Amino acid sequence: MNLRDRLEQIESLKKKVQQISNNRNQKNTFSKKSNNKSSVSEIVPGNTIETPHGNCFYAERIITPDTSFGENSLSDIQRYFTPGLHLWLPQFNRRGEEFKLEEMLFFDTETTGLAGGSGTYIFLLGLGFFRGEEFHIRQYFMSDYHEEEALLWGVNQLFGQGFKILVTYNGKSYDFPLLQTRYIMTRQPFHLNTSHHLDLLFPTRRLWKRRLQDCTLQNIEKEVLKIRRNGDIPGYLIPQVYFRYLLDKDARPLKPVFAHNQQDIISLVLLATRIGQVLEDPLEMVKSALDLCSIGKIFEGHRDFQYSSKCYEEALKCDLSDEEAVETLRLCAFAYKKQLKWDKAEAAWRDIISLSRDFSPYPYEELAKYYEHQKKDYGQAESIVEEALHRLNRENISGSVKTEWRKDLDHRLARIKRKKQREGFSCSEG
DNA sequence: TTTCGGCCCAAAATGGAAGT
DNA sequence: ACTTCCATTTTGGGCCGAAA
Repeated sequence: MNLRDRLEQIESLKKKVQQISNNRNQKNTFSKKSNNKSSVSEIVPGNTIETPHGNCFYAERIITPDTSFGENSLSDIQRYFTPGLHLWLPQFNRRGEEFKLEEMLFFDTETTGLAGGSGTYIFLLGLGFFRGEEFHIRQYFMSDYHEEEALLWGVNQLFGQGFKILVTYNGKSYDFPLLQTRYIMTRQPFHLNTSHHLDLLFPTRRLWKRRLQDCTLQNIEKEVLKIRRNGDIPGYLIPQVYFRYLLDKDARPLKPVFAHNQQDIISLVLLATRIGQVLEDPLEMVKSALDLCSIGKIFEGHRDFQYSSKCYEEALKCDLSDEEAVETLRLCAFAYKKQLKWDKAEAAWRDIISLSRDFSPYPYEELAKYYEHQKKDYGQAESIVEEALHRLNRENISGSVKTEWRKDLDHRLARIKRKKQREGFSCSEG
């Protein structure tokens, strides 16, 4: 989109907002409550602090950590966060670092758009942190563009308090770079000095993407954390609500925006807890076969093939469709092969052959490699490749793939036959 | 001893998805 | 729309055993 298009878009947005505002005013002339406008401090409890750049308002909510949300309470994080954390932050264990709960900072913003770059402002900056027996949610709010410097100055006071881990959802790509940009644009120092940034989006994807089609925080809340939002405002409406506030200064429609941001922060805590829980004891905690496969893959990435094969075995105990079972067996066989557990791998490959609806050369090739290179049983290698070729010829497979597969299998068969023949010679000679 | 083919792992390219 | 990061796929190099 070029600059002209963009300016036109902004112009038309302005008109729309003006229209909405006019409609409201018209309606309000018929209503007695008409001119009741609320300021932000009236709709959410909080404080105003003085800064060198003017006043800065923040809302504050304090929750006792044993308040429960869905299946967990905030204090559960103490027990579950640390184990399994090294899987995402490898430095954690290597350095032997231990983190205190109070050194974690949960962070989420509401902004004037998704575009990023220097034109997007953070108008609501929510932070969650533990202090003694309390969990604080503090939301810094900017009620007009000129208050940005004050907001950033105020937030810096909190940032300077020695937090070590920043916890976000997609914050690595969105919130954090945006925040940095705002400090640059206002020429202020940036006092947040967390040595680690844990972006929960990525562990979340790896753990649940197989089972859930999308990993938006909302969907994860619903499907994993089992929490329901009441009267939540969808994210895409948030900038519009703020733009209207800038014009009419009625803070009441912002109330759900503050609530949305609070809930996001609470969800960060709960999600970090849940991630810790499922990684600590997947075999007990996790009942879904797809999720167990996901966890197996995570341990595979850390070269723990013994544990990953345990996850896959557990998954195979679940009620699976043939296709799902084949996929799981495939993963499982790979883990066995890595452990040199050839007997188990062989059994898994054979199970794949008997369960598969459609032909795939994969299990045959694996078996052939095993017979040729491990067992040195060329006769068995030969017959498995011949079986594959036989099935390939019978089944209905599109041309280009079929010829590709046949080429590979023929090549393999020819080599095995050569080896077998030579072996025969040396036997008869010896 | 050298060369070649097969296998596996690591680095590099590609694609997709999340935030308001 | 925009950016960034990670996962997946593809490509290339090294290692090993077999053959000359």
